[in-house]
Amino acid sequence: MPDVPDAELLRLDHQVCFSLHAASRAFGGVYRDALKDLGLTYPQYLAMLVLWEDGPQPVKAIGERLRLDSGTLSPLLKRLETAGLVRRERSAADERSVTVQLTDAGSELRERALPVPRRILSSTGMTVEEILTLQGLLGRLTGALDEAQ
Amino acid sequence: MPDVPDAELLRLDHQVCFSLHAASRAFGGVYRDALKDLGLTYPQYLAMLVLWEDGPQPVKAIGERLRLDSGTLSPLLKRLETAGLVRRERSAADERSVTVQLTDAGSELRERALPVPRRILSSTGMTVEEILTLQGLLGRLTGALDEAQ
DNA sequence: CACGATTTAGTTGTGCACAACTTAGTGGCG
DNA sequence: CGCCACTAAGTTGTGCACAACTAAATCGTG
Repeated sequence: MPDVPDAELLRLDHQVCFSLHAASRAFGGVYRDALKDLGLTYPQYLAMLVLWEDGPQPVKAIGERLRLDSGTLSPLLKRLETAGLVRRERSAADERSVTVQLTDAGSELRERALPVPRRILSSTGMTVEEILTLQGLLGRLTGALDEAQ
Repeated sequence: MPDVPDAELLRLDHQVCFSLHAASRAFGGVYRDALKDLGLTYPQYLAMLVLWEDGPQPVKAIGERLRLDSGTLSPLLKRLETAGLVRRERSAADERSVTVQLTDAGSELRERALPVPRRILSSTGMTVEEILTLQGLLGRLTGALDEAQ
């Protein structure tokens, strides 16, 4: 991008950063609908996915998986606890750490979540190849951006 | 995606929706840094891009460009007004409408924003082709998702 | 012309994201 | 042992996103 004038880049930037921003929010909207029955928000669903997949783990580990800090996770997990989906308890081994684990209701919710992804994927109108291409690009993008910080 | 079991899809879903969510937030982080000097947040920068490009326009038009509703834009634009970057005034022709226009300070800020996109693009570590591929995929994705609502 | 439907902004309430900070616990090192 | 750096989680404050609602102006149709 050597000899493109700044003003032109400003316009392109508009397109690119806006595309990502808009896509992320559009995705959020579709998930909002799909998850309404489950009583979960999109970020809460992400946290549940991690717990369904990897079982009980400290807040710290969930934060690393989801790239979220305690300022976001603490209240989110507290809401999941209030909803009866998870239990949070201080680790005996390390009292700084709080282990998050699913309740029975939380485990059972997975059954009802199983049809969600298929519904979302069909909403995207994309082929599997496109999804994988997109995912690859996004992964590299996130890596590079985190690196650049 | 016909004969893939639901449980597998749940895992893939984890990857895809998380990728987008994470990329969007990583992008936000890089912009946060780049825009700190300008005193703008990322969404405020998007609004300024629209105003720099298209000039004075009603809140409604900005919302359509950015896919944002008045609940988000009204306070955001009020903050830009407090910062002295825009003026908001009721349209004489249609009193329901509020026209947003740049102040001198708002127009002048564009000069300082010119180097931002180049900095961001270099942070992405992507080629122009990849950026355009990504943008194309994201555009189609957003269109399909909005359609599906 | 009148009145009901629609349109445009704005407000309120909930939840997420993140910076900056606090609190409590852990572990190393002199 | 005692002190200090570090770590995990939580708290506070600001701003964004969006649903649901309100207020006011406009438009269309009888």
